[in-house]
Amino acid sequence: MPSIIPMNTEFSSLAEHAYAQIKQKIFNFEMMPGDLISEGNLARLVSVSRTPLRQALQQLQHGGFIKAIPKIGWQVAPLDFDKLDELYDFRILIELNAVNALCHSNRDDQILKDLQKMWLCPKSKRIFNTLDIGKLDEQFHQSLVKASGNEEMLKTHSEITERIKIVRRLDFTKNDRISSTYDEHGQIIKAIIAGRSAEAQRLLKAHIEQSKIEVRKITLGMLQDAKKMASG
Amino acid sequence: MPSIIPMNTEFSSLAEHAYAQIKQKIFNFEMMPGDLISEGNLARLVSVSRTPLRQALQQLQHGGFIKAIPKIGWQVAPLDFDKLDELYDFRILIELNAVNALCHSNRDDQILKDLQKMWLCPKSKRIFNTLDIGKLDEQFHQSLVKASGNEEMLKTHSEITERIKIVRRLDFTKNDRISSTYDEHGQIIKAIIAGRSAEAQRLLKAHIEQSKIEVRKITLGMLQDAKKMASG
DNA sequence: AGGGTCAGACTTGTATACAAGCAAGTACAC
DNA sequence: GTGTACTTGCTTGTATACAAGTCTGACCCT
Repeated sequence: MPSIIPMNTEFSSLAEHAYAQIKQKIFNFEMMPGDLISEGNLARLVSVSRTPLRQALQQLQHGGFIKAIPKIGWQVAPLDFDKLDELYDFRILIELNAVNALCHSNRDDQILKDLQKMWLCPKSKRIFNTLDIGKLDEQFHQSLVKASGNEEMLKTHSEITERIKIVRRLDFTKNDRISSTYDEHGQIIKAIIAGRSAEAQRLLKAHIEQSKIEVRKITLGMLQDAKKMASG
Repeated sequence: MPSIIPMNTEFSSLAEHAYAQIKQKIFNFEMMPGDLISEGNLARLVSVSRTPLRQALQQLQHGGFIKAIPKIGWQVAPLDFDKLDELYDFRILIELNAVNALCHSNRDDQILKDLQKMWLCPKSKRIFNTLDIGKLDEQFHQSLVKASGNEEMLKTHSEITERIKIVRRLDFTKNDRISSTYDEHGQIIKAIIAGRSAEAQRLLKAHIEQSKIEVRKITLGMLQDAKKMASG
């Protein structure tokens, strides 16, 4: 049953289209962690046939968003806080390495200057929009890894970030978290530019650990609320 | 065209079967880096239809073994020494972290004892078979990461190892490399058990960097030779 | 002889038909 | 009432038909 509705031309293949659409549904909590779903239903839901759908499902599975249960069906990956801890630790490892590399290289990098302009701005220019700040925070951390120059690490780091994102968004709902994010990012950049590797690493680690702790506080109730917010 | 030859019952699905078979062909240099191949031909070659084949190809692509060239076909990933360097650096990062964690945890772990038994054995009991020593070396490094307890890091580390393997095998053809592998592994374990983290890390890093350097010496000619050896 | 155009033999992307297996619910026997 | 076997519908796994795009090479026109 091919879609009559013209599909989003942003995607070159139906598989990509399906991938994006399903991920969206997971992120919007239209599909809740633990939900079971069959290929047939999902194919109808995103208006593609099973062939490109399965391609998308495979990608999603490798990204850790869904799990295949052989001969049974597919399941939206359940929330697993221990796994999230592992992902956070992995992320810390990669970012600390990146910061260390940055501190010991020439620190005139354009990327550093951009970060400085962004995060060491006057308090009056700070952004307090929940969605925007989430993206900017991601960009900050990704930039550090990117500047370290190892594409493989960057790729893994991006995958980790993407996987953590589902719950992490719930962390930027309070203004004080946003303020402290600005403060902490600023301090980290200052330390990097000054070449103080140990200090930069200590600050960065504390910064990410904080996020890790916040995520632990997330409850199923918050997911329900987020679902309502997304759909309403 | 379903296969008449009974397939290897080790695999539960034709997709897995195809995956293993193609990887084998890449490892045996039956398919050389840079080779272009179409789905149709490959499907005939491994005796499955295009559906499970494409599933296998996707997996292989994510593992970095092949590349999709849109609307054109598939290509066996060309040898890219810069990429290999990156992979080695990533591997070093993960293993150093693991060693550090091990040194600061209780070091009565059974894994450590097994490693000790394996690598600190009398010289008379050492194994000099090229294939075996490659596997054992892999196990050594994997065990370290496994003992650190982070499954996500372990998964990534395994993927990296698998990707490096193609060229790394060519490194164990000389007996002196095998001897020094024994020596170096032994020293590393001693340092870990003694809790000397800095020393263990230094030794491990040097050990892996050595492998990295050796890989740089690999030439296309060696691949040709390896191909002959595998097929003959 | 040289250049342009068209045909055909490829390629991948997609939809779908069919087979095989599992699970749940029902009806029947005890 | 309880246990067991069967049926029915749904699931994934696989093969294949078809659509759409691309490259190549030959042939014709100039």
